[in-house]
Amino acid sequence: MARAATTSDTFNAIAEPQRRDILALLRGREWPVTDLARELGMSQPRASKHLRVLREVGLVRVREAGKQRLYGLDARGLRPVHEWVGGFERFWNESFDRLDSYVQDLKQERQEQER
Amino acid sequence: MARAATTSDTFNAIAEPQRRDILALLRGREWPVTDLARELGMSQPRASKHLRVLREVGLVRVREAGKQRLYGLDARGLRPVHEWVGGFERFWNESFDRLDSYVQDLKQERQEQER
DNA sequence: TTGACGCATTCCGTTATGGGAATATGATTG
DNA sequence: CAATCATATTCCCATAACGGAATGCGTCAA
Repeated sequence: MARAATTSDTFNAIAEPQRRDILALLRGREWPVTDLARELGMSQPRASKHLRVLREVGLVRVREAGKQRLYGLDARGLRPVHEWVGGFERFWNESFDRLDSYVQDLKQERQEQER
Repeated sequence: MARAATTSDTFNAIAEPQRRDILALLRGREWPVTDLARELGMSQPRASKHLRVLREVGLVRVREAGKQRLYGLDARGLRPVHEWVGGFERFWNESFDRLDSYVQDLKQERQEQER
């Protein structure tokens, strides 16, 4: 056995910065591949490949329009992600007592080292 | 040039299912590595490696406790993720007129093929 | 000091992934 | 039909990433 099956899921799809850029762009309207690639400064094959990943996890949809293919956003797959991350909301809002004291300890150590 | 520098960021850190499991576990309390590994059914080196990634992006913190190292959650780094994904909220709540009709088209095509 | 324990790291093998260049494919136009 | 445009795919390379096994290292107890 070797690597875990990254089974390209939604989390994986949005882990790549350029794919996040694509999704953000598609919030505005549908885009044909070439235009999208130019707008984001990437080659056409590159755009197509990223779009494929996004399509496979269902975050974008395609619509044929003559010889163009218009890509549009389908954000529904992001909802579970939002919910999963949201499950930590009360933790980043917490006072983090132990964390605060931990950070204080670090600072103090550093100061002592600097002496 | 080859692969883009996945510069292990938070998105990447949570793209790995086992790391998400770890984070979820740490919501409860701090855990020493061995216990955490056993609880999640992974080997100790594996747990250590995942914990390292999480540590490097700042999602967990460590505290020395005798010969143990207690890992705890620091969820603050998840906030930007939550916000980024949240930027799509109105889209997954949308009626998706065009999307709906698109899905209808697909269904119809399929039915026609089945005939 | 010697073991034993807890954890991190290293080494190695395998697979996934992103990128480029070239090419295939499908549709439109002349 | 030929040429062209828009897009997808393939081939190949380099590297990142995960896993296992073995090992290093610090701490504590006897």
